Amino acid sequence: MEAGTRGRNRRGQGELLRSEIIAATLRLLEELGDDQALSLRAVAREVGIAATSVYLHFEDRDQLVYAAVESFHGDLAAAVEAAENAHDDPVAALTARVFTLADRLQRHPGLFKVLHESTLNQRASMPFKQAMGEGTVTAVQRCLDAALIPPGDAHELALDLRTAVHGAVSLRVNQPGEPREPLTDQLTRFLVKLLGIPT
Amino acid sequence: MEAGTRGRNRRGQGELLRSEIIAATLRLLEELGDDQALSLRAVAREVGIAATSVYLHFEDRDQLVYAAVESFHGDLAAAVEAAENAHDDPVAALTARVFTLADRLQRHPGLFKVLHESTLNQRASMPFKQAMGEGTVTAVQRCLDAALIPPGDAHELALDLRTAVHGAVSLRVNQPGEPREPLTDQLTRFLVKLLGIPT
DNA sequence: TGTACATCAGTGAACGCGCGTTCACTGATGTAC
DNA sequence: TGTACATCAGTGAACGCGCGTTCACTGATGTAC
Repeated sequence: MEAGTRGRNRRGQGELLRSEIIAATLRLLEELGDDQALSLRAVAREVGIAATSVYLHFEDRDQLVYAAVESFHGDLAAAVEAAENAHDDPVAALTARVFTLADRLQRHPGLFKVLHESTLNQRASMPFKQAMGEGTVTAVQRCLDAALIPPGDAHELALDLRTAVHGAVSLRVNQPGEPREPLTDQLTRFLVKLLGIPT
Repeated sequence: MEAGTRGRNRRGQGELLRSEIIAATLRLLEELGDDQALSLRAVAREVGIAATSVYLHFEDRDQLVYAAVESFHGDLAAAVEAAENAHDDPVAALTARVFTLADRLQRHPGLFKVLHESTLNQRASMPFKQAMGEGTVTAVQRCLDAALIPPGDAHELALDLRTAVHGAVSLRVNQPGEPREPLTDQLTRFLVKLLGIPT
């Protein structure tokens, strides 16, 4: 309804609003931790525009949520890849990968829930998530190739590792009250016990 | 609004409606996988009563959801305890415990989400969940006492096991489309690698 | 045995609210002449 | 340099909907006398 204090963008700069809307959506999703609870009208309020203005850039509420989640995942993937590439040693690279991913997710509990636990998973396929899983398999395979960990199947080892890491983040995100050891302590044990990384 | 085909209960049998409402709530929560998405009016429709009749037995929508979740958790805990008690050998008992818990949760994906991943966790404390965690610690301790697994800290071992199991169920529940090996295969690896159970 | 009545089990209308989406619109700004 | 006009960026009213909750109520049934 009533517009906020925000002025109109200059001609040709209409796309600026799009990123403002995405940013506001991410803030609200982080707060809510649930894509179904997000309302398009709340996003408009957060940005300071009329609810109908959202339709200038997104077909409907679902497309908006999807675009926001995809954007978050893109940042995440970039951070993980950068952390991994900062190390030559395969074990160090894999460790950096896992630590960075888990840490970033733990720092964005609401978005973690939207990305991995919301009903969006049932309602839309999110193909961009697949690359993240494959990256872990590759990282594990490099450790195997360099004989830095005991022989095994890269897919199975990566699956078990990802499963345990997912569980660690999920428990922390969903029961934030519980006292916990630092996340990396537990992740280190998983790397040692599940992959056989030497201590 | 309009009542269903369901007749009124006899005098003194008013509590029967309470359990019908709980059962309907559990059916809907299982479908929705999200406590916030459940509406009191949908529950009334499912039972075939007026929406206002729910207030005869529950203070408000939140109390209804809480009661339903507590009921589900009670059944779960009973099943897990029964499975565990069916074995004398501590390792067999622990294995039965973990398999039963994971299997039941996997078979009720919607209720798993409500119990462990919904915002209900933030809005209400669910003290009954604590006993389940303590049961696992005890089961692990028994294995340690009998020297059936390598020495270690029961709390830490139980935490890591629970974390990994939670991750396994969560991934399956949230990505039901993915092809997966049988759950018990993965759980067996976790028991072997995280606790050192001999193969 | 009959009947008045209290109680129990449940109803239905109504309230105000926030929602997603549609529609016709407004007014500033850049551009063609 | 001035001006008509197309386009762009965004608005505001309105729609129908389902929601949680409140309120006063109904009518069958068991019980006291």
